[in-house]
Amino acid sequence: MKFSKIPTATITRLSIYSRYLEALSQEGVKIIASDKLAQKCGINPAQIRKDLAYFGEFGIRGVGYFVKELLFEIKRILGLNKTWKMALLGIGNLGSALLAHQNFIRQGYEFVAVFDVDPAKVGRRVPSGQIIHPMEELETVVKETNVEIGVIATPAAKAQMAALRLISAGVKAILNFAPIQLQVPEGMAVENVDFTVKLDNLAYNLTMAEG
Amino acid sequence: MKFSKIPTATITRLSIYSRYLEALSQEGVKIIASDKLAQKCGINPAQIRKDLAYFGEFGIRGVGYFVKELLFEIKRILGLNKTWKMALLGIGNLGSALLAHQNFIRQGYEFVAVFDVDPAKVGRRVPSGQIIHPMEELETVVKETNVEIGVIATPAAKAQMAALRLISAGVKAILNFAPIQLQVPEGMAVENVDFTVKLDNLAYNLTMAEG
DNA sequence: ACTTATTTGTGCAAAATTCCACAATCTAGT
DNA sequence: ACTAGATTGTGGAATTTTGCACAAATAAGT
Repeated sequence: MKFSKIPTATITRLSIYSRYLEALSQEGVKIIASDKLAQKCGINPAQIRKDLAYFGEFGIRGVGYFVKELLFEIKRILGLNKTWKMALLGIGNLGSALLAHQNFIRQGYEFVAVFDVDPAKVGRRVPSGQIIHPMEELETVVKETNVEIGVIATPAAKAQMAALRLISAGVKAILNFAPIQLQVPEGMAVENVDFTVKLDNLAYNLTMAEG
Repeated sequence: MKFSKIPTATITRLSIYSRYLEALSQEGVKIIASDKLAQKCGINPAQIRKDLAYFGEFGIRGVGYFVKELLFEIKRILGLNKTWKMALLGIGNLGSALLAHQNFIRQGYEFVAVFDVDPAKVGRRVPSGQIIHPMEELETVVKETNVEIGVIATPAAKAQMAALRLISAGVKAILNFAPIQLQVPEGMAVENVDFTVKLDNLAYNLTMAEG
């Protein structure tokens, strides 16, 4: 298949496939067919094959896909064949939860630096070992530690400022947990994790269902 | 405009609009044009107008939209003119963070019951006041307190079981924080909050950008 | 070797979504 | 009343995304 712009939805699905393949791999499953994988992921099987077709031919007709091989390829495609260095901004409840989750995060991501504005927190060590830096040090520390992804877990009111600092420090990707649309220059990759929006979707669905 | 199936994306955007309208309302802004709102939300202005057109005519040509009025209408559309009762399953780091966030959640959502499997946690009171129930009591408590939305903040391995319990208790909507695709019967509304998938998207973007 | 049972990869049509462009409508100024 | 300037609401084109349906390819049994 020729080069074409790859849908974001495809990348999102690849990530979901990789999750299942990882599970299958650990269960010792050697081979999986698109139908089976599709069923597990709640996705159309043709969709899976088409998603993969953007990047090459990874299956064997009449057989299916070798789980480990496909997992390896998808990880390579997603760029997970390296460890991404992240900075965490905002060590509140959510930030702490993310740090605690760190061990559970699938291989490939690591918080190398953490920041907060609160002088009471600055200088303390979080349970996972990192020392909390003041925001003022962001640019220096980010550059020193080669942070590639910034994670914003500040209150909404501080999020835009946090984003600006990350940007001026040269970070090109931001994972934003604050319930606000960040204003960023062209070329920045921003992903929002926004459960209030998801809740609103549920509320709408329930409202419609009941009339 | 006639009745037609409303895109999920439209509902998601309505939620985002409502967030800005709330901010504008608090700033005392009376009137907003779709162009301005679009710019703030990073969305095409025609898209906003079309989204709204699914539900009626809320603006005044040559003028724009009355902020408070439009906010009210969107909230009504989304079903936020009531308080939704939620149950939280899993009082770990993430669950605790969600409870702590509770005061910050936009009006309309409330955790009326919380659950955990850990006997050491059961019976204790969380900072926001709720007593942690054992999972066994889920069905009873959910029915007693009229829970409408279940929030799963358990480890991935326990999430499917948690979902099943919620379903059998009659809950029709689930907000799932576990990194797993829940298998649920037709008619259930499930929304996933999945930051590992978002991270993978960022990793892919960065990988592509650098070649 | 041939046949049957699978399952992938993909051309193409269908469906969904986005967005342009403009008529319709409103305000304000003269 | 009329004109100028602004902004909504929307038909429809353009684009994107999905998924059917089938040829191509593989394995296994006879």
